[in-house]
Amino acid sequence: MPNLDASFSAMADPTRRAILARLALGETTVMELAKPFAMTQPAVSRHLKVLEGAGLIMRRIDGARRPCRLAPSAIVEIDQWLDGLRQALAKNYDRLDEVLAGVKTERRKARR
Amino acid sequence: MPNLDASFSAMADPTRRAILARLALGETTVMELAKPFAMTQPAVSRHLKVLEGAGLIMRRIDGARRPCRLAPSAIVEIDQWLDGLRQALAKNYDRLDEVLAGVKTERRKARR
DNA sequence: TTATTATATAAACACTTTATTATATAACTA
DNA sequence: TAGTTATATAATAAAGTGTTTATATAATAA
Repeated sequence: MPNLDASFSAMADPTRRAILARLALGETTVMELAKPFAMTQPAVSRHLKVLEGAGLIMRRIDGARRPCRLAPSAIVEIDQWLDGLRQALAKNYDRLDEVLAGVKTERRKARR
Repeated sequence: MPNLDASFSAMADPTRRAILARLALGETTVMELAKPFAMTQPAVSRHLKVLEGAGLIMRRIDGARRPCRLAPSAIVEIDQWLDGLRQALAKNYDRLDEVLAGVKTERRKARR
């Protein structure tokens, strides 16, 4: 489990999530990513560095441009980690059903 | 999209992920959650507050204890948000396949 | 070559987060 | 009732984050 810290905290920032959402539409450059935000280009470059460090995006070199696109690895890791919680929640629901069933039985007993 | 900020940044801390992993085994008290950590009880209480604020855990009252358990809502939200990225990645893979297929075709053309 | 474009890096600063110690409160126990 | 246990809150210090401005570098255009 390499960088769950990095992946989750990269996702914790709304600007970075917006960048990821934009990249979900396809590869694009830093300047184009920066456009929608009320923020300077260096700020966006830093966010991209965070996303790259977390393994959420990759960059290639195209002349003076560094087009970015989504990378799968970090998302796969996050998914895998969340699986444990999902399963636990599913089990807890089952147990809750059991408890509710038990309560009914108890009531019936008490009423008898 | 209510508190993705809160959910993701709650998950970004390794202590908090360890607490969630412990809670995946079942409900437990603050003191028992605190035991495995080289950290004071108030520090753990604060982490629990963060997790509760993010909707990742719930607490009930049992005398002087406040047993905690996993809550489903935040995890569902995170999952839903990640779905967009998962789908985009799947599409990108498809496109990559197309590109690779295209390259082969090009080569064949060029060689012709 | 010079000017411009695309991007990165560094210094500085405000703001937030995480931890600690000290203390408060409510619930048990003797 | 007094002492102990379980937990929360407040003040505070240390570390981390996000932003800006200023500047650097490499690629492109004129």
